[in-house]
Amino acid sequence: MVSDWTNPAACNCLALRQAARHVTQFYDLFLAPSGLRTTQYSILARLDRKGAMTINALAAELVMDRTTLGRNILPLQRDGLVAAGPGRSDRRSKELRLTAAGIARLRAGRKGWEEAQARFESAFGAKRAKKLRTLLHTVATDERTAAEL
Amino acid sequence: MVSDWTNPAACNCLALRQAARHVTQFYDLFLAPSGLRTTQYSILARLDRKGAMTINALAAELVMDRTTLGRNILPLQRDGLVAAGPGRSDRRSKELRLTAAGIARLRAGRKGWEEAQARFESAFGAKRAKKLRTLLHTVATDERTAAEL
DNA sequence: ACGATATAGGAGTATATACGCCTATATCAA
DNA sequence: TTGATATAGGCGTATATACTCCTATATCGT
Repeated sequence: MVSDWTNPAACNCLALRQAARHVTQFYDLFLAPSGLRTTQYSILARLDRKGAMTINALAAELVMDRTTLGRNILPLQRDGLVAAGPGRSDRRSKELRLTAAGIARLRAGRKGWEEAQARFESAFGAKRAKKLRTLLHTVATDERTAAEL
Repeated sequence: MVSDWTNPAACNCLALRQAARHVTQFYDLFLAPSGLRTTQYSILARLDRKGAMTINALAAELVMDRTTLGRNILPLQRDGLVAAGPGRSDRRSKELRLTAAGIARLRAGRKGWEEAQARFESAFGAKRAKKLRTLLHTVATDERTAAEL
């Protein structure tokens, strides 16, 4: 299939982006009542689970560019959901942590996430969803697909 | 696994977005010499394959929001790669078409896309990639996961 | 013909993404 | 100590994404 470049369905990147757009809108729909986007929910959830951490560390965990995370936390800081303090041993770094309001907002968003997740798994199949997540996780963390190739 | 909400790896949406970010950066790396982003390449490629079409039709094909596509074509129009003319039978619509420069640019980007695609498939496995694309296509087009649920 | 409704697309706004460049701080070597 | 190098993060810029509201045109029922 050397000439497959004319077949749109053959592009792994396009397939990923289309699916990500579609599913993001779906999850955003159920998160909307809490006033959170999926990206924001994932940031709050990770901070809740792992505790305070620096921008670089959090960006790495979320497979997100450092500068992207830097922009993404701005609305969260503005709304008082996340606070930034100086790093303990490294004065260059900032430690991000959830505020009480952030914890409350996360709890508010959890209901929406759970419903979106349940509906997705119901429509797509829990088994297939698990297989998909496994493949996606491999893609997102496989160093061989990184720039060093 | 009712309390799986604390497990980041369990979120289908997060897994999709992380993988999309990672792979987009990878494809962008190889497309960069042509001056195209993956989104732009996919727009040009679809116009080349399907011929002139309206914003709404193209957006539906690309699983992209109508207004998003409207913004995305602006840099392409500015650079003279895509031209917009009036719709033939409907004066409300605009017909998008590739210009000669757009065709040339698409050809320039094709080499980068082919290399990115080949390296991805080599690292991830052609068989696994095909399975992944099948799952993603189902996700992106499954009406059951849309808002109407 | 005409009024109600539907559709095509633009504008305003906000967030998401990431590259390149910059400053500040840290670390390491001589 | 001190100069070279590495790392943490901000800023400018540009594209990507999508919601809401808006105007213009089309279509359909009467």
